[in-house]
Amino acid sequence: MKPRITLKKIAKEFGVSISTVSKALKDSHEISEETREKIKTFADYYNYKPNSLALQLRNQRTSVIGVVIPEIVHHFFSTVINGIEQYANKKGYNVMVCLSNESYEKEVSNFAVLTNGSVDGLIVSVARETQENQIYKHFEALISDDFPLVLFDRIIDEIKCDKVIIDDIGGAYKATNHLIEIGAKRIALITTQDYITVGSLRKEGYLKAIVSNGIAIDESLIFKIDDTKDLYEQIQKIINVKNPPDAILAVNEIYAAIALKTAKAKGLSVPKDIAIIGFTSGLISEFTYPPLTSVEQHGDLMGRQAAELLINRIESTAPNEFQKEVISPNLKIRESTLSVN
Amino acid sequence: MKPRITLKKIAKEFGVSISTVSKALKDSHEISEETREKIKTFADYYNYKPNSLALQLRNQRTSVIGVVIPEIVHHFFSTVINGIEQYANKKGYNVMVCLSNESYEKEVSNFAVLTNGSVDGLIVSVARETQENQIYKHFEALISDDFPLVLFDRIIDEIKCDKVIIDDIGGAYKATNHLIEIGAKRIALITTQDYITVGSLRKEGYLKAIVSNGIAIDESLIFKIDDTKDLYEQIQKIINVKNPPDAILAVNEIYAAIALKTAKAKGLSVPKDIAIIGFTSGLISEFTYPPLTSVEQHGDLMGRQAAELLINRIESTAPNEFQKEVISPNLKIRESTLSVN
DNA sequence: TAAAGGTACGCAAACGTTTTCGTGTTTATA
DNA sequence: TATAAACACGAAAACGTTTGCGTACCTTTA
Repeated sequence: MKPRITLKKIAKEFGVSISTVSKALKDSHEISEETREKIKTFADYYNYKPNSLALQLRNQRTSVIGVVIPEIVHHFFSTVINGIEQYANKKGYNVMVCLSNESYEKEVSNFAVLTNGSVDGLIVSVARETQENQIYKHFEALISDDFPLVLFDRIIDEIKCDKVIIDDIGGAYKATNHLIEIGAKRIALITTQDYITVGSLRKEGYLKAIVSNGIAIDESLIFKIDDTKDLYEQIQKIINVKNPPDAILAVNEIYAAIALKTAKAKGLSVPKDIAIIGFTSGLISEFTYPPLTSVEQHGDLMGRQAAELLINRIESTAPNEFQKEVISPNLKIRESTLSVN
Repeated sequence: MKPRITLKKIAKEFGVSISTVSKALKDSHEISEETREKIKTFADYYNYKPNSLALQLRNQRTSVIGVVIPEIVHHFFSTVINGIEQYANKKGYNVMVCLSNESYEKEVSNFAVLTNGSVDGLIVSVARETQENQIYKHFEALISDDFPLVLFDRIIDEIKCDKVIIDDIGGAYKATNHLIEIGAKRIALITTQDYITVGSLRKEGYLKAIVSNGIAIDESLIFKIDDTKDLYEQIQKIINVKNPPDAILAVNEIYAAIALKTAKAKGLSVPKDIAIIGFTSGLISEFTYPPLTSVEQHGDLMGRQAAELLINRIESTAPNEFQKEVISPNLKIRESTLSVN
């Protein structure tokens, strides 16, 4: 790469000092019209742009937001990034994306890299392994340094910082209620392992709806998927039984789509024999047959709000109280839950 | 945020010079065992980490790769980012993602921000508007500065730099051939506007297969979708006619899925009445009914290779020749093209 | 004509690091 | 006991920028 042009080089060109050049380029009245003009045309010609590293070092701010997420090949997370990017950009910030790949270690090393001055703040959704181990030292270190931090979706209650979540309980409640309304009696829940916070919250909403409708809780209808093993195999075991459930609430789109596929393969009619709803922010639900009713998560909005909280915190001097934004999901009703009756 | 601990502060604490502290922390033999130890334990206790901005400024390298893509909420692009991130990370680089949102202006401003010293190189897939306008000044500026640049997928022939593409012609050729083999006679092509390079290349592959099988080219079977308008409406016009095609090759997954949905809504049986293939790197194809045969694009690999080319260029001193990596797509055959006969 | 003011610029510090090249003190050697 | 070597550290430059302050020169004013 060709060496970039600097103030120093311009200064040498005209035999003036660096500060003269700097001031000339900023139209300072301290510099004579004549000097100003010749420096500016020269700088323009050589396409001078201030080195942003130098500026960042001097100003002690980078205008960069770090984002650490479990994975990016996932519609929900990419919509969140989209939301973050839109808002951040509008506010003059850039976005640096790092992936933890659900690994604790990688999350820690991402934190280490990003918090060494490269970014002004961090937006994070916690890795699965971290939630499993419940080791939050790297978060605590940030907090004790008052490092601007926003958690979203997969959050940690003990960590005191700004947060953005969807109302998982409410979403699952709505979805389950909808299933009950259309006549479902034996509603299965396909969820994640308990340590995934969103999974257990959705289970809570599911249970709440079951109970408030006077239905007996049937633990044998609650299935906890292990994401590291074969999904099809695990879900087939739920449906390929003598007395399968007549409705399914899945905590994500993939589980729901696999359940749908499995049910059809077994000859069940959806929604007549079995109604299905998935949590999602995806495209899959629209194109399955029948299309899947889903709980919309509004990832874009979540990203926007996370970025807004973070930038407010970065730019505010007075220490505000930590906020927790809760986004209400809504049911997008499609054919997989058309009335069973 | 609390002020971070610096070499200067440690130096003041022990009444030594900054250079002594720096050397002590790097285990220099120049510093006595005793001094070294006390400085190291102190630094450790206060969790000292070198400020990376200062390092970047001094070393004249950031170890950051900039990525500018049209959009992120798109399975193909997120797999590419994933590939870039994996490789870059392994090589000690971080990734800064910027979105052009298909806008020329935003692409230009992204370039401006990123090339002011914040990144060591750029990986880019060109915005639609840029391809439409054919204004490439911002690319030419990079090239004339020998700024490390890799283009992928949507590339520009005139710009001399490293490139990674898939063999769009070959992929479309394979797919079309497959459709012919299973007995299709009237194969429609659903593609993009001509200025999208990948669209026109895929059209080329489609035509090549048609011709080499001795079939007459029927221009009325080639449909160019306008992405800014309603997709369903445009695709319905292709299928809801008296004599619809008996096969469809769509240049992306969404077009294919919509075509499938439309065909079924019309009462056509897939693949018996109409076979469908989509280009893709998505999840949709797996969950449609029937699942869609697709041309796999290997976004991950593409990202990896782009990152590899870029990092090689960043780190090599001698000016190597520009390379063009071509990835061969393969057909993932699913039920939407089971033999028609 | 001396004081006051204005003009147009340079100096130097600051941001935080690394690294080369001194330099003063101690220890070992002849 | 003088000399050389070894030891332990500091000064300063460099990366590129901004900015408060100092200053030399010129012009105005009483």
